[in-house]
Amino acid sequence: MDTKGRRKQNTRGQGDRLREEIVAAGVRMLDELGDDQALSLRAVARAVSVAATSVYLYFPDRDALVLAATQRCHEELVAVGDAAEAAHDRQPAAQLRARILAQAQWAQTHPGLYKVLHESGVHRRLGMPFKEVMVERTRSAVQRCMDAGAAPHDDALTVTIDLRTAVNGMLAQRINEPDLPWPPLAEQLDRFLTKLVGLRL
Amino acid sequence: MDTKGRRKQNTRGQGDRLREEIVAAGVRMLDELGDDQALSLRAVARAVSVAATSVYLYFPDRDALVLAATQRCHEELVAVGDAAEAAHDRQPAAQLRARILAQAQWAQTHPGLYKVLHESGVHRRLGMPFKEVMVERTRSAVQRCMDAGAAPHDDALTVTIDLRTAVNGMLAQRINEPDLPWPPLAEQLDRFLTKLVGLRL
DNA sequence: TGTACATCAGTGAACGCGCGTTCACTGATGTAC
DNA sequence: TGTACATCAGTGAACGCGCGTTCACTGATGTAC
Repeated sequence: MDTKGRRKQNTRGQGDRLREEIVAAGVRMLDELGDDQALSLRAVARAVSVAATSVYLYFPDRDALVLAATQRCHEELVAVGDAAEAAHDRQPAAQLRARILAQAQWAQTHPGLYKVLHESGVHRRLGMPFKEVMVERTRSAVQRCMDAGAAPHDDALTVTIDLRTAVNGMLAQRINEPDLPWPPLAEQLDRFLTKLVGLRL
Repeated sequence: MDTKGRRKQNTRGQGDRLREEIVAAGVRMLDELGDDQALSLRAVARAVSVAATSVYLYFPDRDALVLAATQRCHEELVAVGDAAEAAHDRQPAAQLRARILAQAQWAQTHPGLYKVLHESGVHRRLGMPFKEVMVERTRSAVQRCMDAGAAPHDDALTVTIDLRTAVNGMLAQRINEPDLPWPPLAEQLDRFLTKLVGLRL
């Protein structure tokens, strides 16, 4: 990977810069692997041209490293959704659609990270409480659509879960079974929004 | 696991019996692991109380063993769907619903196998051509619903893919994120059937 | 009926590998006096 | 201004482990003569 750097030690206060590089390399490699179990501490160390033991300067063990990388990329995913939503001020339907679409596109750009976030064993082993943020953001977007009359009134959480279910199913399967004759992503997504949420686009 | 047996060698023509035991143990362990990468040839050999090298009597390498186990459990899944469908002769809507429901229940009973079949790296590494059977069975069930007037006419393959997408999304997420407030499975499934297929139940 | 031999089912030791983690260390940089 | 010392960032060797795979083998069972 980036074999160039990592000769000179960071200067006195800058130790955390290595931590940053390690997390970034972790994220990059998780995207390639698509499976947290496959990420090895030694491989990450190699990627940033540092002794394996140096990783222990910032993480107590491999699990902590994996968790930090996972959390980092979850934050990024949330940010992508928020940014997309912000572009459609005061138009709840467009906001919901933009949020979902942006997340879907992020997932297609980072299939491995998507898999790690949604399918990998990290959940069972470490838990990922930060993921609740995602559900809540979507739920409130759905609620705003209902409040504004852009979608029929219903239990927003149930509808959100149905929507998330279908959308995540779509993304996961496009990644895992790319050979199926998939319809264009935006089309399929709009069908879910109209049929499951009742959204008027 | 089953530490008892495997003292006596199988008698002359019965060598393939060990092959059977190996595949069965492989399936059992894949269900526990939920990840084909985590299945080790040595662990399988241990589970059937046999030398690791004995596995090579029936499989050229680890990948072949994994593929055999995966194929075996896919066959089982198809059979479960077919059996459920057979119980509702000449009622296409009930047949489709029964097929999907049975598969969903199988997935809930064998979450690890579901993950291996749908999410694991086997696809990318080895391909799983036998999986097309599953799509085709569902597509034809959907088609029969349309032909019988139990669902509005539409492109059966597109509808099938939407349905599969939502159902698999539901199953995957119930397994991967069990802490969400999931509605009863049959209810959610019926919503998908009515909203996505237009099925009249 | 006896015996040599082929076949079959399975074994045990050994290989080289990458892994997570530990331990005692090194060498540069800032700080107290 | 000089020097002893603490701190910081990072290293290198070593550990024990489980892995996939190879190789030459063993011992029971059937078959040909």
